[in-house]
Amino acid sequence: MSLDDPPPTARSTRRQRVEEKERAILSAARRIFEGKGYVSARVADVAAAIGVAEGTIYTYFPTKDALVRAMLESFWEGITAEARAAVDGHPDIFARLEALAKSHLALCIRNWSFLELTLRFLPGRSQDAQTRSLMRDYVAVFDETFATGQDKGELMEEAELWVARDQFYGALEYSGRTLMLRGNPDTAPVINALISSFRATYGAGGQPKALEGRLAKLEAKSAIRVVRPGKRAL
Amino acid sequence: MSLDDPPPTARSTRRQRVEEKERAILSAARRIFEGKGYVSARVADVAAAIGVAEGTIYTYFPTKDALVRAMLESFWEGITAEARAAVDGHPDIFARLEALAKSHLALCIRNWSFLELTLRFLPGRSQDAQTRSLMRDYVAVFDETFATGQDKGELMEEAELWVARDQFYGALEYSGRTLMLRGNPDTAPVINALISSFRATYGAGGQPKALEGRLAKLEAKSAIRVVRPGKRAL
Amino acid sequence: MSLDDPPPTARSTRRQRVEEKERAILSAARRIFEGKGYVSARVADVAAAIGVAEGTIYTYFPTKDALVRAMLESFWEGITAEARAAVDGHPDIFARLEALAKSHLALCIRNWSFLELTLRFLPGRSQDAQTRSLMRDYVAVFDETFATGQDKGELMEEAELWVARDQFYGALEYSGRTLMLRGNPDTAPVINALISSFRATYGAGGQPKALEGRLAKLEAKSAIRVVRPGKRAL
Amino acid sequence: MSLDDPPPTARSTRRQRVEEKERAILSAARRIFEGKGYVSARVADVAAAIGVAEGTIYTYFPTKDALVRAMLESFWEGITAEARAAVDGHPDIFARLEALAKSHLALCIRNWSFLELTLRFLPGRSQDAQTRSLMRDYVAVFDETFATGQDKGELMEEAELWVARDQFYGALEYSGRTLMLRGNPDTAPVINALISSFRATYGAGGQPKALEGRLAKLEAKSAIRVVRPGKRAL
DNA sequence: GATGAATGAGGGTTCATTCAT
DNA sequence: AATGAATGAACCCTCATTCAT
Repeated sequence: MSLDDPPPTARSTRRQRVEEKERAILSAARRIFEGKGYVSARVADVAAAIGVAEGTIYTYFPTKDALVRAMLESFWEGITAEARAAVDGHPDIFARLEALAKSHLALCIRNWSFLELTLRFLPGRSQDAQTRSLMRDYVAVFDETFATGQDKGELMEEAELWVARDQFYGALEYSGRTLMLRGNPDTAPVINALISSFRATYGAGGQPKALEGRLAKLEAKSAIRVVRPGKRAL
Repeated sequence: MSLDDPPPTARSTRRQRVEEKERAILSAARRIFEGKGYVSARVADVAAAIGVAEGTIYTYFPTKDALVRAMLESFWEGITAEARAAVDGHPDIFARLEALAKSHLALCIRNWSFLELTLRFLPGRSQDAQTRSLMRDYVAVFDETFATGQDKGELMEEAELWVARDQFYGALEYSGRTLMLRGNPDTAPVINALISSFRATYGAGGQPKALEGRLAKLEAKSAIRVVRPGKRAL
Repeated sequence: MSLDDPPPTARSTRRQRVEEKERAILSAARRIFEGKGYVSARVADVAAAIGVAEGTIYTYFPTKDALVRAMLESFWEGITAEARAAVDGHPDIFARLEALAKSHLALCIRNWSFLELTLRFLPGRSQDAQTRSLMRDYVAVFDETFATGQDKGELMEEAELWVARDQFYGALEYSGRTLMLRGNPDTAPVINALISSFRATYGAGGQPKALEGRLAKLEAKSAIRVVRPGKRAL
Repeated sequence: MSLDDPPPTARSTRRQRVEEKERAILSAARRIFEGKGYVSARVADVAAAIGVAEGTIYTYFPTKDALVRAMLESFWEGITAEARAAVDGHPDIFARLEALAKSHLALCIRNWSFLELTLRFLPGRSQDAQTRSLMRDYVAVFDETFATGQDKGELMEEAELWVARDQFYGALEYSGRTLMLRGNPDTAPVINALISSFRATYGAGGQPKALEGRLAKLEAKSAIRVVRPGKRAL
């Protein structure tokens, strides 16, 4: 952006320091904001957490809002890459979906408060578009997975993709919330149920015996018990 | 100092006016809070919206927080009743689930910002329990529907209820969000996909031909087109 | 004050009821204000304490301020009468002073928070004059006692009354505060010390020559005049 | 990030300015609070008095309450030191008491409204302990003076210290109030009367037999114990 | 670049007082 | 005379942001 580039070494050193501090701020901010939420977390808290003055934060991010946005951006970009890596290298669509589901539930469990932060931060703001597009990019991984499956003839051609994707993603997200609130780290029942459901519903070429066979295996694997939740189920 | 039953008319007049004003406040509050979110909405806004003094609000609700809680409570109680009414009188489980799904999606579309408000209001508060229990009561309708289906032998006995319920509820909620954001009021594809999926997955007594027959009907009915969403799908 | 007097019986009944309620308010107010202080005590508290509406208080007292003033007035008038009764009928000055001291300390112990209330209420108000004059009336009992003693030749003629009175009253008040804070109800040591001190210092003809010599020097030095304070003495 | 000792000048400059401003706030607060009392005085008044923004006050003191406490603390610590200095270097107990009396009356006259502020601020607060302990420290100077006199044999051994101290301190305080209200700056009569009184009452070996006889009677009656209060005496 | 003191607009809440019923 | 809902001015405190050093 500037024509006269400074000596590369000095420059990269400086740039490195700057980037390192930026990461430090971002990381501190994440801890603080997760814990308290956007409104309650103060810029001063973030500064204190890494031992710099309040004003220093403003050297790196013009506003509190921008700081949160940067956090969210790096987060969603990170998990998008993660999700993309998760689906890679799996032979068929259901293996890919299973990998995606695993990745997402693990994510929910590890980053629940961060996901919540995004949802809370979003509303009531005019520039939601930016943040929302981050989420869209993430969800796009799901779309692409479905689309690829359809292209390869692994999924029914008749299905409307967005309906299937919403069903899949929504089920995962809410299940993740429930697992989180219960403190239950066992994601297998959720994943198995979901995959088997999608296989039965959207799998190309009929469900009959193949499905039953697979179901039997799954049932053996995850030892599904008949559990009837009471009112405390959530 | 007063008899047990003072003149009913006079008394009920005053009481009526009080209750009416309480409703007016609640309703104005809902409008304001939906629009701006909890933090940005000022108590003064609510007061101004119905042309009373700021202090008047505090005659009815001790704090801003209590006002929001009262709103949420009446809202969730209302929709819980609605959902319960929706499932009533349907012959089989899938009809009941369909009714529930319809009811919920309609609800999402009508009250999206209110649902969001609940989610946003929840986190970071100690007394979430109260609000969360409202949501639990609502979700319990879903639980009960599944449980009834299982009791009647309409659903597989092996299924874990909470997994199925989360899958169902989560899919609905997210689909509702998507419909809302798209401004798309056509809930049929979502509902059909979901019900057919649950029939295939959790329906007692196998899926084979019956499922295919049902799918054929659905396809005819909702004229599923093959749509491949691009990045802008959300 | 009005020319056409209503029927005496009805009138006195009504007046009685009014006076009774006034007393009830005053008494409730005293409890409330003692406990919380002028600022923290709310008019609504007083009303609630006797089960009337807030507005009712204003039928009897035009302002919160007036209510407190009325309380203080009745209190100080009461204790002034009490003090006057205490000194009555005692043969000599020191017996009277002792009775006064006893009365005052008992008063401090019984009504400490009320005395505090007066002190706290006083400052920063323009119409202190009224309240202050109530205290003056009370202190005047002390003045009169000293003056009588001097008139009767029981006290040194050379003493300046207000100096002695302040010494006596101040010692009592502070001792009362100390007793109160300690929760110590034994007033005897304080009273004995004080009376013996005054006997030694102001008793006519009692002091040895050494003391008289010193006093003479002091008198020369500070040119003590014999001043008898009237009601305006404070 | 910083060496242990940064350039003293630069650092002390900033620190000096901060301390200076703290003093400025304290001093302005004193003026404002004296004039209006704790409740009527607004934080904004204090800020305006020294031409800073309201928020600036909160950089130095976390709450209005803390501001007043800091004021009171510095005040009482100051006068305690003053009183201690006043009694120093006087040969005998009565000279020391006279010095103390002079110091205290001068103080009352100079700082009357401040003393009142303390009294008014005290009640109805849970953390009175802190403020009260400041007053105790001041009164302790009186205690120590009496105790020293007793140790040196200048005061009667039989006297209970706290009784004498209360008598002395209370007399002074109330006399100070009177002088203040009258606008009378002549403290000599008060001091002379008080010292002569204490000499006559508590001076060791000075009293004639008559007085001793009376004292003996009193002692028998109230069983005076020799109690030497420590710092916790109040 | 870093600092941290200063800013000041803004909002929730209180409560004495009024007045229509 | 009693009621109690309504009023609205007042005030403490927060905290993102600025800027002189």
